[in-house]
Amino acid sequence: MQESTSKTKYVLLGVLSRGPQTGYSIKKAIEYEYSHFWQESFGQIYPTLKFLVKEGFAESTESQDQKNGRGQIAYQITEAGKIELKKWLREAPTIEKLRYEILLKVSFGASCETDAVVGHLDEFIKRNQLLIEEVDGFLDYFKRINKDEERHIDSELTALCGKYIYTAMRDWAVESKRIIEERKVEEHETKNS
Amino acid sequence: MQESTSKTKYVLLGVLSRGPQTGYSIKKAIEYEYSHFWQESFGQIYPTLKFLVKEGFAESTESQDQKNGRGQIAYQITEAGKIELKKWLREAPTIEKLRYEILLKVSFGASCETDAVVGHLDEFIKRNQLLIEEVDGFLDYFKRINKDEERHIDSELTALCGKYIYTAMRDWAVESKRIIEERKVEEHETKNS
DNA sequence: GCATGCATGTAAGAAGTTACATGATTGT
DNA sequence: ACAATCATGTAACTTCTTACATGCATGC
Repeated sequence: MQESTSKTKYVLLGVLSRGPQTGYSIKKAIEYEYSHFWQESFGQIYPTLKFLVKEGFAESTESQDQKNGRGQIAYQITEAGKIELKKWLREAPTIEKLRYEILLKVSFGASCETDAVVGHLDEFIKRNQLLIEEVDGFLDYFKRINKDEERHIDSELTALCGKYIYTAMRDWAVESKRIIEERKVEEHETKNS
Repeated sequence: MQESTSKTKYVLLGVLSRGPQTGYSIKKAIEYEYSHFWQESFGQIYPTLKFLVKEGFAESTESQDQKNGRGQIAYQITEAGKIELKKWLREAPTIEKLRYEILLKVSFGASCETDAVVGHLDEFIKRNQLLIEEVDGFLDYFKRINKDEERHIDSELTALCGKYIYTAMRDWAVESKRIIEERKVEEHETKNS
């Protein structure tokens, strides 16, 4: 894990930098705040937490005294952990490798019925529309609480990213659908002329 | 590979559905047309091509007689391969799991200097701007040739996807930068009052 | 009594990247 | 002479997901 390219380590440090958490609550936090743009599984989280302790980037406190279920292990970031996180934050982010399966299906669409592709696009548009509305709800909420309490900038920026990306995907799908249906008409006209 | 979730198999079938190709030229084709939204390495391509032949989805033709380098192996899709591809195209695409590292860095930005984060955003804006211009070039080209030859709809849709996504990312970064710098000023004012 | 949520963890495997080996041809 | 391009392939490795095991508490 020394020279790995995995970011799990830094994501955990980032979440822990806001306050102590258990492995379980870290998972929930990532799901809640980042799920659309980042994901981590327990299979990654628990071993990485142990690694962080081993390297001195975090400390663990076991406690059996709570009401719910078995004993839990709370982790908190150390000074060394904060330095390690800061070091990573200063480095230029790597260029992301995106994979849009729907783009492939639309692109290879000539090999199946137009209706199937259009159906996928319709579903895609619907899904992105829902996500946009969901994110708008968040953004409204942030706008309201920002007046009183301190701003939750990190969550706001994540939600904003969602808004832009989902809108882009929706609009792309709408225009793609238009282009595909336009071609269908063109082909029909060619046949009948 | 029977019940795998890997899409490599279908991507290769999709590319082969347009005409016979060698493993090498398939790689080039994917790089050229999809690189921003899909990628495959030789380590995936060559074994999968052999698998496709084994399953009867493709046929291979070896030839030693060409000028360049060692003998090459041309693959072409079979009827069974076309059916397999069509079957996949009809299925609903899986929901993509996106990972934006820059979002994490921006989100955890409170743990390092504001300038570092702003610098990342500036780089990101610049890069997306260049990509938008690149994609615009493609789209112009398509617009021109569409009048004469038959439309290259698949490439057009991919380029369009690029245009929307890169624009969204650029605009998100611009607004994020604004929000971050706004907060910096707010904090300054709080200190001085 | 049973599902769900809280909570930690491991093992197996799938998926994907990187580095390497080989080798001919073409252009500088 | 050397770098680049064409061309095929494998092995090692990293990364990540999935499935499983365990077990208490709470609500239906």
